[in-house]
Amino acid sequence: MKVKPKHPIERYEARAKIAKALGHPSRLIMLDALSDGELCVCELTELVGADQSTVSKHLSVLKQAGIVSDRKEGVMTFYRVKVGCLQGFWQCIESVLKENLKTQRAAIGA
Amino acid sequence: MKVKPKHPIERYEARAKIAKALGHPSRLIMLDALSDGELCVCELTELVGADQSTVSKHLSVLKQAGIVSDRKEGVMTFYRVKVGCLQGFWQCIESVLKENLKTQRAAIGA
DNA sequence: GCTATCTATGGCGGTTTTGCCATAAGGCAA
DNA sequence: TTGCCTTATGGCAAAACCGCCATAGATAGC
Repeated sequence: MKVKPKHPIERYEARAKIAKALGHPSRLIMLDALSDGELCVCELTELVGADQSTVSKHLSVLKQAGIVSDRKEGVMTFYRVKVGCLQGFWQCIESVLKENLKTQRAAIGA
Repeated sequence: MKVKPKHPIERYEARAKIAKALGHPSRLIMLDALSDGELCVCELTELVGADQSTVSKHLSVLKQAGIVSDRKEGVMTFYRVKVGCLQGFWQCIESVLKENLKTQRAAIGA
């Protein structure tokens, strides 16, 4: 029997866009910090230790994916996490990492 | 107070590698199909409609991330999902997409 | 042996991402 | 106004990603 995609391709493209936005260490560091509450760009810049323009672009990626939202207050811009499911995301990722560790250990032992 | 990453950078890099592996439509299509059980490369190639070498490389990415494992049987190689948390991952992604739709609608309405 | 099938790998262009620099835009204070 | 601070954007080069072609390796069957 022929195997076919369960959903239209556009659905997978939309999903991939979200996952791709989560696929960079600096963006994950920022999201982790933002889980405790909103932070301004200056704080996030110091957090990841990259150029301010780089951080701003990373935030733009997260915003375009709908993962964070921003709020201007005077000169500063505060970003906050917009979705509540990231906890589940972390757990999923961590469970993969844990499984990988187990596999590596088994490979060494064998 | 200075904000600092909650975990060592390597941790975020490992996490990002997983997320990045999930950041391509073809790979998501394959993972979705593989949730029903293992499939050979030839079936997955037909599924995504790309070159066989392209599919093989996509599978290599998923395998290196520890998301799938493979099993050789004669000439064929069967891939299967290695982790059980992907369902939670889908739900997280879908909740982001749903939230984005809401935001877009609100933007149009306003 | 030879041939056909299935899969993995190398290579090559084209596209996308990434990070920094420079700079522009906007707000606050003196 | 001038100056300072914060953020966003454009540009550029380096790197990574992606897709196909060609091909090599391995196995099954003749």
